[in-house]
Amino acid sequence: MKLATEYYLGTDVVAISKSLLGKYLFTCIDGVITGGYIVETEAYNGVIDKAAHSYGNRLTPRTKTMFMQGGIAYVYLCYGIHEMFNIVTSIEGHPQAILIRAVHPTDGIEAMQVRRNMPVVKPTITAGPGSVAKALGISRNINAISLQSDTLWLEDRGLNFTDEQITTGPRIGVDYAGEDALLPYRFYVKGDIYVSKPNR
DNA sequence: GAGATGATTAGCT
DNA sequence: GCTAATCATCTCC
Repeated sequence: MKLATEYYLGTDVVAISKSLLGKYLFTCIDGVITGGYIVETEAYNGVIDKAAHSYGNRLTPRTKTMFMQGGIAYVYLCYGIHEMFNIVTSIEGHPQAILIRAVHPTDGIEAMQVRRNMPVVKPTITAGPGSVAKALGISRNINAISLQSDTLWLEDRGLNFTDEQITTGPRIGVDYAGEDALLPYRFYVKGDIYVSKPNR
């Protein structure tokens, strides 16, 4: 059921980002399984993408995870508050990653409510990258973990979206990246209530 | 060792 | 719509 390692080794991170829509993402943290299917992603394309941490082959203790072989998690802290969960793709030495911006929850919703301190389920429970990580219990201590592990994995359950259901557009929150901020590297499922930003 | 800053969110106006 | 919250990481001394 888990997606094979080969799935993550492709070098076209943009194509993989699109194909991730409808794939199921699960975590098992503290013995509780939580997850759902992915409805929003963004591609970060290696050394030539000004919006990516790895732009210009920048290799630091933080970004070295992106340079590893695909099929692992890249988790980091942003704005001092929010953890972000990414999927690393491509072969070793090619720093590509896909930011998971929104998930449509299917399993362990009560556990997510506890983690999010949200007594009533609202779409914002897993809308936005910081929210997804918190709801699924993802933190920096699982940075670089394998997606074949029993803590964090993806599944293909046969859910697929057509091109008519998928919208492509520029990424969110990367205005500092100049012209690269305009690249159509964001993909989301049209009309899904768990998608974070503009949704039409 | 110090200073600047961000792949954001929630809450208030 | 606007802004505070909050700290690991990176960049220069």
